[in-house]
Amino acid sequence: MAHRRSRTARLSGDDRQLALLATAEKLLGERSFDDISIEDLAAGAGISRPTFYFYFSSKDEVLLALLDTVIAEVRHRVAALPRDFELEPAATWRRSIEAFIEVFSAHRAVSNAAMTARMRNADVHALWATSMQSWADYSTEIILAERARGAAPDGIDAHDLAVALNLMNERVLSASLSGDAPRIDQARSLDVLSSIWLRSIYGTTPD
Amino acid sequence: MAHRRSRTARLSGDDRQLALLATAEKLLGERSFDDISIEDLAAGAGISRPTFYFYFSSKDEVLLALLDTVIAEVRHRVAALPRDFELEPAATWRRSIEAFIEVFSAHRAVSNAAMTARMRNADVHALWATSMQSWADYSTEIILAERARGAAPDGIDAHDLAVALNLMNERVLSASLSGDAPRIDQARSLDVLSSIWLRSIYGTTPD
DNA sequence: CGACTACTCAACAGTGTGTCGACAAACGGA
DNA sequence: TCCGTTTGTCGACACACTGTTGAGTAGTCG
Repeated sequence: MAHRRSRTARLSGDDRQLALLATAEKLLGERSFDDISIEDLAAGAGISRPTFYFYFSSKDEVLLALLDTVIAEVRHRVAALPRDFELEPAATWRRSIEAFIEVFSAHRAVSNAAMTARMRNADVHALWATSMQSWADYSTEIILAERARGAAPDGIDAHDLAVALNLMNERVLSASLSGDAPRIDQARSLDVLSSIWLRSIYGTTPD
Repeated sequence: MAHRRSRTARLSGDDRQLALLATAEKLLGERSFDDISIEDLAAGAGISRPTFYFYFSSKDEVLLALLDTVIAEVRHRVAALPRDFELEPAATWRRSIEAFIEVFSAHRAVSNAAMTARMRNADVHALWATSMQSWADYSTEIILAERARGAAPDGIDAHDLAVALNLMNERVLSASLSGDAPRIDQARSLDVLSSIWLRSIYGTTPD
C-alpha cells in the first residue's frame, strides 16, 4: 500500500515521505482536505510542489496511506481482543465496537477526510470497502455461531444483518466524529450501538 | 430555496433554469458530479458558461435545488401515509421506511451526488442535516408514544435510538443506491431495515 | 419610441493540478 | 579517484476549471 524508496542520498529521502504524511495529518486537524493544496503539503515537508510528485502521485494517495495505517491499527486492536461469546456475549460485542470507536476517535481528522474522499476516489473507496466487508464477514460468522448454539434466534439473513449493523456503526461514528447534524453524543454512542446490536441479534419482536 | 426570475423576455428565462436542472439530473445519471463542469451544464441548456451564473451562483447550488425537490417529495409521501401504530405498528413503521426507499431510489443519481456533496458543501449539508433531524424527531415522538402506551419497553434514550436508526437507514440506502462495497440487495433492504427497527424498538435482550 | 429590464457572452484573471527537462548530490564500481 | 547511475530537486510550462467584468442585444412598457 505504501510506496517506499530505498533509504539513501541527499538529506532524507524516506523521511520526506514521513514528513509529508505528518504534515497531512497535522493540516487535516486544522482544515478540510479540499482546502489543503499540494503546495501546502510540500511546504510543510520543506520541499517544492513538483518534488511532492516524487513521493506521491496525488494528494489522495497521501490520504490513502494515512487511512491504511488507521485501518491496520483497528485490525490489530480487534485481533488482540478477548473473544468469549459463549460466556459473556454482551461484553464481547461491546468491546469490539469500543475498539472501533477508540481507534477512529484517536484519528478523527484522518477518519473524517477519508469518509469524504471515499466518495470520489476509487482507491480510498476500495480500501474502505474491503475493510468493511471483512468486518461484516467477521460479524456474520459470529451471528451464525450464536444462532447455531441456540443463543440467538433465527431471523433475517445473518449477512444482511451484519452489513446493516456495520454500516450503522460507520455512519453513527462518522456523525459523532464530524460533529454533524443529527448525531449521538460520543460518550453515549457505545451504549446506543451496543444496545441495537444486541437487540437485533439476540432479541425477538413480540407480535 | 429556489431563485425564480420573473417570466419574461428572450426565448425563455425561467425555462432556462429548468433546462439547467434537467441537464444536471440527466448528466448525473451518466457520470459523477465532480466530472460535470459548469461548461457541461451550460452547454446542455444551450447557453454559455458565463450565462450559467445568471441562474445559479455555483454548480453546488444546482444540486441543492435538485435535492430540495427530492426531499420535498419524501415529506409529501410520508405525510400522506396512513399512521396507525396502535393497530399495526410493524406495518406502519415498514411503510414509512418504504416511502424513503422508493423516493430516493427514484432519484438515485441526485441522492448519490447529494450524499457526496454534503461532505464539502455547507448548504447541502445544512439541508440534509435539517431533514435528518426532522425525521429523527418524528421517530423519537413515536418511540416515546409506544413506550408510554406500554407497547415498547424502556431502554436507551429514545432520541439516541431514533438518530442511530435513521443514520443506519441513510447509510444502508446510500450503499444500496451507489452499489458500493458491503451492501444489502435493494430488494431485501426494506425487510432488513424493518426488522432491525422493530427489534430495537419493541424487543428486549434476554440476559 | 425611448428608457428600462432581462438576458447573453467574449475576454480576462486567478488558482490549482500535473509534466518536462535540466540539474545536483551521493553511491558504487572499474 | 573518476565516472556513470540512481535518487532527489525544482523552475517553468501547459492545462482545466472557476468566477468576474463590461459591453452589448432583445424584448416590454410607459
